[in-house]
Order: sequence, then C-alpha cells, then structure tokens
Amino acid sequence: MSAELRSNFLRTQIQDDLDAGRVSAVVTRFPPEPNGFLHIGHAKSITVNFGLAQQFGGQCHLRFDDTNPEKESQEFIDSIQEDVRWLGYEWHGEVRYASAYFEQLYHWALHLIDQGVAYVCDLSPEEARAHRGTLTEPGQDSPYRARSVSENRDLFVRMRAGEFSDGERVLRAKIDMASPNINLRDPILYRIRHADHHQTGNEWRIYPTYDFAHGQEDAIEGITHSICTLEFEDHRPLYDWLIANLPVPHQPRQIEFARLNTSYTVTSKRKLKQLVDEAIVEGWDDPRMPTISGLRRRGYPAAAIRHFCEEVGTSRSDGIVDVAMLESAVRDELNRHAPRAMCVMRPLRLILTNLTEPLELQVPNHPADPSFGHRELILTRELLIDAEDFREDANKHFKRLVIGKRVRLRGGLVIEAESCDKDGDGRIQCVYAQCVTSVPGEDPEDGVKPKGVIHWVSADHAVPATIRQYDRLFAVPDPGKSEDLGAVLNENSLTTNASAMIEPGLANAAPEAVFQFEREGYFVADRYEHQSQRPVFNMTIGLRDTWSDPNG
RNA sequence: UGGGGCGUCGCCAAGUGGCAAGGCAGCGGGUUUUGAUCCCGCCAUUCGGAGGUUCGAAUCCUCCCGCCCCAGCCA
Repeated sequence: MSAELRSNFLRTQIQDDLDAGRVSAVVTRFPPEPNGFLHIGHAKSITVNFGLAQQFGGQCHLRFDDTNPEKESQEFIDSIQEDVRWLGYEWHGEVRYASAYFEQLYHWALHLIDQGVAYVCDLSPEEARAHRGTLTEPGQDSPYRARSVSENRDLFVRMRAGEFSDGERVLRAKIDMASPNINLRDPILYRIRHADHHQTGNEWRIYPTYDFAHGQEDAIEGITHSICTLEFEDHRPLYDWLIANLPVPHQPRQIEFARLNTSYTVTSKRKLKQLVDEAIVEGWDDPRMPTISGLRRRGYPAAAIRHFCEEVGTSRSDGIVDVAMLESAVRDELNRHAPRAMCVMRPLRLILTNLTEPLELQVPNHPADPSFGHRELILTRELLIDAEDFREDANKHFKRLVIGKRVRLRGGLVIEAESCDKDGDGRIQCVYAQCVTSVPGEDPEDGVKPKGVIHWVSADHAVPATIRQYDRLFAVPDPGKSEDLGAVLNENSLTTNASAMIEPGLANAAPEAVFQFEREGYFVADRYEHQSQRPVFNMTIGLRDTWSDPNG
C-alpha cells in the first residue's frame, strides 16, 4: 500500500488480514443492481472497492446483483459499465452476474432444506408480517415451519417449476423467530416471480433474495472483503449464518462503511427519478444531476471525482460532506489541466480608435504550464468586451475599464478609455479607447500602469455560442430531508445565454473538452450538442470569487 | 421502550495509553497580464457529557446524552 494514503479502518483491517495470513490476496467487488443510473454515492463505493484492490495489488470484480428482474434492465447494465470505465477503472475478468449463479444458488437452497434449516412457507405477505413481530416483541413461528424435508423439497422443486403463483409461497431459512435482530426471524430466501429476466429469460420462476444471494456470490467469486454500506450491518449475522451453513468454496468477510452524502444534493433513486419524470431537469445526465453521467456532462473530470472520494475519507460515521469540497477538487484538477481561452458573456463593442492595422498575438494557453503552448489571436480595431468590465466612472476598487483609465487586454495591448455612446435609455452601446502601448507585453512608456486585465474577442472573428450557466439545483443544504422537492428547488439553477461570443478556436473544440474561460470559470463543450457551427458550452464551475464589490 | 451502529474544529477526517495530522470552508498578508492560481500566516489546552483507572486518557472502565439504521416476498 502506498505510504501517502491516509489510513482508514478498511485499509487497516485488510492489512491486518494480510499480516495475519487470513487472506493471501485481496479480492473486492462493486455489486450494483442494474435498476438505475450510478450517482456520486456509487462513485464513492467504486473508488473504495477498486481503490482497495489497486492499493493491495488485488483484483476487483464488477458484478451485477440482478436478483430482481422486475426492476432491472439492460439499459442500466450498459450505462453502469460505461460509468465505471469513465471513472477510470477496469474490472478483473468478465462482467459477473448474480443471475449466472442461479443454478448453484438453487442447489444450495436444496442443501439448506436437506439440513432442515430452510422451509417452504405458505403465509401471505400480510400474514408473514403479522408473524414477524415488532421491534420490541418477538415473532411467532410460521405454521409451516415444521414441514418435513421431503415435503419442503417437493414444494420448492415445484416452486421452481412454476406451479404456484406470485406470492403464494416462499422459501425461508429456519433460524429464530424470537431474535432481537429482525433479519434473523426466518428470513426469506426465495420468492416466486413469474417475470422474465434480462439475462436468463424465462428460465426461472423463482428468484433469490439479496440476503440469500449476496454472500454466496461473494463466496463463488472468492471475494475476500465484501464491502457495503452501514444499513447492511444488521444483515451480517445472516450473511455469516448462510456462509457457515452452506458448503461454499470460500469464506468472504463483510465490512460496512458509511455511505457518502453531499450537501445540496439528493441521491435517493426515487427523488432522482422524480426530477427526471417531472421534467425539472432534462434527463438523467442533465449537468445539474449528481449522476455520474450528469457530472460528466457538466465537465467534472473523473480524476477530480476520484480525488474527492479519497479526500473525504472512509469511515463509519454518518455525515454530510460539504459539496464545496467536491467543487474544490474539480477546480484543482481543472486549474492544472484546462487550457485557457476567452469568451465574452455580455458583449459590448469596444473601438480601438488608434489601431490602424490588426495585430497578431501569440497568447499562452496556460499561465503556468508552457507545455500547453500558445494560440494565435488577432487584435482588431473593433472588439467585444464584457459589459460588466466597463463603467463610465467608478471608485478605485473597480479594476476594470473606466473612462480616462487603463486596463490591459488579455495577451495584448494596454488601452485607455476615452468615451462611450449611449442609447436613448442611457444604456452604453459602444466604448472608444486608444491603445497606449503598441507591443504586446509592454508597459506604457509614461509609467502609468493599467488597473487590471480584461478579456475580449475580436468582433471580426468571434463566433456566437450558447453558454449554459448552472447553479445548485437546490436552495437548501439538505434537500433530501424535504418531501416536497419543488419547495426546495433553486429556480435559477440553469441560465441559458444565447448571445455569448467566443474566440474562433473554441468553435472547433472536441465534445467534452474543458476550457477555462478566463476570469469566468471552467466550461465544457457539450458532449452531445456542441458543434463547430453551433457551439454549446456548459459551465462546469465558476472561478473562486473572493471579491465582492463594496459598492454593488 | 428490542437489536445494531456512530459521536475528534463550521464540514469531512487521522489518531487505538505518551501529551490533538491533513483537507474543505473562513480570516489576515505577499506574488500575479485571470479580483483565478500560487505562496506565507491564523484557525480544537481539547476530543458528546459526568465520574473512575493510570505517572499519563480522544484512546481503558462505568453511567448518562444525542444522532443514524432495522418490522419489503427491495437492494
């Protein structure tokens, strides 16, 4: 394990297992059910499982826990694989499926029946619930609990054969109806479902429950550390009971950790679906969604997501991580890897009154990394600058263009504003300025330094672009606590700007290429809609802004 | 009010008997052709609370308080 990684209880326990010789190599697994899109919480699980395997020189499997065909589909299987790969991980061997083990699981169920520790129960779901007892009262034995082995066998075989209807019977483990742990009150192992399965078609009419399937899947695959979230802790006694009562080839160990929660985010499948169904967002991969595909479309680099997951750590205490931490990881990654470019969000004409000939400029693509090279920009007599970068007059805190004052045009000359035109309503239409230097990079000869630097594009060469600017989807830090999502939405989570102007090279950006638009933030060429004839950029995240204008 | 967990700085989180890492956020200052980045500095005499053991406790013991999870034929 590499030394610079912070310790956490998982790494410590696995190292202990290795040191004590309990395991000789580490095998983990990421076991999603293919019933939805992966989100930031899954990213945490992925980095934990694949990360642990990497750190200990082991392997990590991708296994679809597809035991409930009615909720699953091939669409999700495909998207999950794409997301895992995009995050930068490759599973060991082929993709695994719980459904590939159904025959083995069935035989193990028969084994439990033969051992007298599983029985077919005819109680209806309602009756079963009534027999289960409550948190404080023990349950009652099912009247079918004492069935003979041969009768149980006969019934279970017929369950498989499809002789009974959904819900008519189940197979249960015979453990202890009085256990204070409700998961041990004769848990259900198999239920009847006359439903076709996306992998096995109509081969099965009975499907194993999570509890019966998961540990045995782990055993079959030789998983050494079966890492899951805290809510499964109560299931561990059952997990261990099944492993102990079955002739499995291997004894996996379940360890639980606290799932990742981030502020201003909702990750419940139901609520995410609601956002999509009610068209509050434009789909599962809407850039405001916390899905992996949404984060990707937003321009969040996979490396930033991985670093974030590592930085928040892995523990057993519930908490809500400030989403600012994720944003920080994104900025950190992009600051180092995104080339710089210029985009004017609210164009205002600027005429350089004394510029007689266009000036060719070589502008660096990154201020701190020469390997990014430079691009050629043409400074023309008529430019477009951001309306917010000019004021007729302003106090000394305003480090932008003011009449009679100077600024430097990014990568170009220093200019001084002379005057401006206004329309009938007093709105500024055009600014006139003169160049006070003639060579890029030079300071004015009179020693009067520019107040600041502003970005610009050439009115002759700039290309119109659509820029989507995003803000948090929710207005409150804990939207998951609210049952009414509509009440906690940030109504301004999306602002579409169809009148932005970008420097010409940007139009040819590859889909998913991320740039820093200088002084604005990071923007990604939309994965699906960006075209050189019709550029579309999504705001990934704004630059950190520690400046607040004291005068509004 | 049964069972299982968890409580260390505003938010995460190391630490496992020897005298409180780090990150994020925040606050000062410096550099700067991005009000960005970068750099420097500040930010828990204290570890949910109260007792106890010990030369010494966030770490061990006792009691108390708070929060989370479990009564799907979901995972």
